[in-house]
Amino acid sequence: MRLSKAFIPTLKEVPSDAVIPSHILMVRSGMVRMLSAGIYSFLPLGYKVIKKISDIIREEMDAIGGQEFHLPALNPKEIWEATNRVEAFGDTMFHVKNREYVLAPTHEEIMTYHAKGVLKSYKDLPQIWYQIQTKFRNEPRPRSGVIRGRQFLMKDAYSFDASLEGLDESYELHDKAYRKIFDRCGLDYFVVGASSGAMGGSKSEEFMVKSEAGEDTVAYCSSCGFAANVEVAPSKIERISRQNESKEIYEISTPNVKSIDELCEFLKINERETAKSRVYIHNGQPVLILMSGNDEVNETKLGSILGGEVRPGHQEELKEITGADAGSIGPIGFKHRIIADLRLKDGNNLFSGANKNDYHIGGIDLQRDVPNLEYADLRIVESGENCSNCSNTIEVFKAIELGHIFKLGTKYSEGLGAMFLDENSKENPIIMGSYGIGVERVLACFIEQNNDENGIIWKKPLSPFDVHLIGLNMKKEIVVEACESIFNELSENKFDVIFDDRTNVQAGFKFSDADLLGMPIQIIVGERRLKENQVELKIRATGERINVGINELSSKIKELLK
RNA sequence: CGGGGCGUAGCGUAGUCCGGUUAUCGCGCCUGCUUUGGGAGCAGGAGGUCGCAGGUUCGAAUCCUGCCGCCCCGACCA
Repeated sequence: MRLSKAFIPTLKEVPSDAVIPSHILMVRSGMVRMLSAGIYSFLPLGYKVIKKISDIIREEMDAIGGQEFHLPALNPKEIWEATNRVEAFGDTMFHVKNREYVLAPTHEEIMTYHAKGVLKSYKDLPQIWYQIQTKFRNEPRPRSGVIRGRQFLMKDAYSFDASLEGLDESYELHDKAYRKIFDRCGLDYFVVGASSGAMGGSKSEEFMVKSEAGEDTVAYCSSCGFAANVEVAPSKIERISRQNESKEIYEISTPNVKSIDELCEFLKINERETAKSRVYIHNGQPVLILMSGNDEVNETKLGSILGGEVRPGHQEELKEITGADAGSIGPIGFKHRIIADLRLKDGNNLFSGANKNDYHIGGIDLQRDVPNLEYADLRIVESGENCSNCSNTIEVFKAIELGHIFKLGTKYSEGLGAMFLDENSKENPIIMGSYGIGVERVLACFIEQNNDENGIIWKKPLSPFDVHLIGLNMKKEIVVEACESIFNELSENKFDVIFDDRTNVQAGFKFSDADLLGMPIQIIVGERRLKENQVELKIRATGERINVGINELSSKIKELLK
């Protein structure tokens, strides 16, 4: 491809509405343009990468026996009502105004519809069906460029099995295929396992990539691979130490001391000597939660321990319940249920609020002074503490979900009546699995992980071109001739070359564009080197420059692109 | 949906508080000449419903009302 004829509108300046690196670079490199919030057009360069990702996905899906479908995005609403998902999706589903159609946000229903009455016998199973197509979701807040859009490309696959064992096998196949796909794409990812509970099946795994732009926060241990959403990640932190002697309880005047930090400063004590109080309302009843120092309450953990409805108490409620405002609340004299985080287990000589504004209490012994105290793991896990699985250090960071595999069970087959006959002529609902990959997210995540201040840094598998050929001064006959012959030779050797043959652009401009577009190898053709029958190779990733004789170019490039 | 910010040429922006010549600047674009290994120089030129609608005023990018769009934080997220 000649750059002089290509539609690759690069931008020198950062577009005002892009914030994260992948979004900025995708726009600057001319891969995408926004049409409306969360709706992007893929320009030729961007679409080229999308096709490469899709091809990798296709190859790996086909390798596990997947069969590709092409399904309508426009669906009769009726089908979605059969599984009650029009209501479940609510405003997230796009509705067509002048006919009873919806725009498909995913395709469980449609695949199941096609399975119904056709996959009739256990002999017809298993099946793996997939598609790579556009989905529509009316996201309330699209963000981060292509990462959360109202219209996006998704590979979704569905497995159909006759038994739970069969489902396990299909699931394992996808698990392996997904690892191959993300490995081949060159992504640094990790897998978060979770038990999805309700739906008959149990297991589910999310394939994630660390990123500041992520919408989930996860705890990850690089030494054992343990990963969990921070909402459920167990805390295995060392308990505070119990001192030999418990002091008596005593009240301290602490004017204007509210936060734990202020308390520590005021009393010249360590944060581990304090117990922070948080009041929650559980099914209408107050519950006091005690945390060590500044540890944060994990409300998801709290919710699953308590069950029912849990919310933080309002300011006015706190005063009414405890007699004090937030900042002066404590366990001594609190008349309702109290649960302390495990880190505080059996602690003594602790400081906490006195349930009287501007007063704290010291010398608290949880064993002695707080009868009926319950303990639970309630902390939000923090970076640097021990992994609950292997005791090495855990890291907490934000991450983007790239793919999700899970065992669906029979929800959709039952809803739509997709039944098969087993060996005993007994009718059963087909057991399904569902497996998704956000195709644009693969692209965005790759760029998030592979860029520098100058632009994108492609690796061979996803790179839109293998080589960026730069003719420095295209008004010099010698440069033009050399470039043309290199371009031809590389093309004949099946390298995909983008050739900057522009005559009206300065050298510096070409270099910057090449770095921005980020092909793995740049071939720089200038008069200087040509006189010695050489050209310069620049490795985008390292910035390394190598002078190579023109006759050994192809073999050198072959070697570098391995 | 709550909070914050923004909307001026293809892109990035000044001007808006405090209304007043022909709406600022840079990049990009067009023409010519020069230049050619890290985003060139000179000269000339094209390009605008100042988001939209209504209002106030002799006069509105600027003030008022309503609407639309975009970004960020939060809520939400199969």
